[in-house]
Amino acid sequence: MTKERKIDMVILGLLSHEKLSGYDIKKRIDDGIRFFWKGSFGSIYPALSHLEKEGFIRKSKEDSNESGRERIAYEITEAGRSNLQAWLSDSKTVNDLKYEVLLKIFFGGAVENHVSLATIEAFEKEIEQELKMLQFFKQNLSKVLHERDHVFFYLTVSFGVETYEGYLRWCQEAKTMLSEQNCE
Amino acid sequence: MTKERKIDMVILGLLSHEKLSGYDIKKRIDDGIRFFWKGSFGSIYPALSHLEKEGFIRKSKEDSNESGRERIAYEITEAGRSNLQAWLSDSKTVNDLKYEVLLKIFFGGAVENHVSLATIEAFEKEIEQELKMLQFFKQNLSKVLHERDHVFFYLTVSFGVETYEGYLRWCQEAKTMLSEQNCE
DNA sequence: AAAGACATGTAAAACGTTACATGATTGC
DNA sequence: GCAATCATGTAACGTTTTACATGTCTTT
Repeated sequence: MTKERKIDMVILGLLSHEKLSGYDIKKRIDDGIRFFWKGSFGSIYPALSHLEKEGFIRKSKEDSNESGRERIAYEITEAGRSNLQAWLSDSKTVNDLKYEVLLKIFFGGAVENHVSLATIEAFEKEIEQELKMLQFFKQNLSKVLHERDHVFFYLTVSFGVETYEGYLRWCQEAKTMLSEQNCE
Repeated sequence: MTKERKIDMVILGLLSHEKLSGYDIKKRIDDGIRFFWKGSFGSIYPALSHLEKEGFIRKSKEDSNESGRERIAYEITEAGRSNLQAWLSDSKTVNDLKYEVLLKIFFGGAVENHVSLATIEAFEKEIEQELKMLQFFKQNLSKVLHERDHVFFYLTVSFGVETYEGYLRWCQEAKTMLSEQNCE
């Protein structure tokens, strides 16, 4: 269909549930999907402009300026929904992962082991924090799975929990191997 | 130190082990670290040029044109090694993950469940393939852990195995949830 | 003879982040 | 009154991918 910039699909996906402003979209991304996707204002606002030009979204009138505060909410059009569905119907996915932490471990031969151990420990701490939040979300969502939309949110959170727990197991293994090696 | 482009660090890291040409570097990336980092010729060759200008690498003379086939091998300099070590010594890591598959699941509410199921199954098949290879690598590497450098390679492969196994467990859960929901 | 691997490099395009610029409203 | 949050948007910058351009060598 279109050039299929991914941020476009994120916006279309979010708008398929509710009317949102650019600012709202940024928050939805940060709060809900930040562990597997990111987006900045610098990409969101231009995307909204051209999605509107292409007819996939439109400005919603209703919630206009009661207050003097500027706010432009968008809603998805039928064409936009078709576009979203076409993208969803292609089962091929590109998953682009950049783990700087693995890069640093991979090249750990160039430094002493305690340097790599510090890198692992910093990673571990970060993951422990995030995992707590994901587990909290997961527990809350597991109570409301009768609502169809919640199932999809639950599954992405569950993915996060599964991989983050794997990260932590790996951290244990890596710490053990690198500290044992020190003693030999 | 420098602007610290990540591809620079990848190149420096690879050259810290052995002399390599741009073409070799591309292969090392594709063969060894592709599941957590990528790099194209279009980024490698320009990076080699400026790394040389900055004095972090130099052209190695020895293996010059015995054959008519052009080949420029680079080796790391002391300055380059310091630069690499400085980067490794910063334990903060930026891990940038983009899972299009999760995006498609997250927005699955806009399509019928069989569409999302197909996406999961395609992902699962891909992961199963890659996991086999990772497990093969891991087994071979586990026999040569007495060599220090192998430990770091082993750990990155082990990370891959851990996360890929997690992906497959998640695929099972997701398939079950989405197909049960169909029957209600 | 052809295909595929080896080998280097450039140019255009796409994409995204960061920082900047601006201003209103809300809560303490 | 001040800080935080709400809110939109642009411009500069940097990075990376893709495609192109070119040519050699090895294996079948």
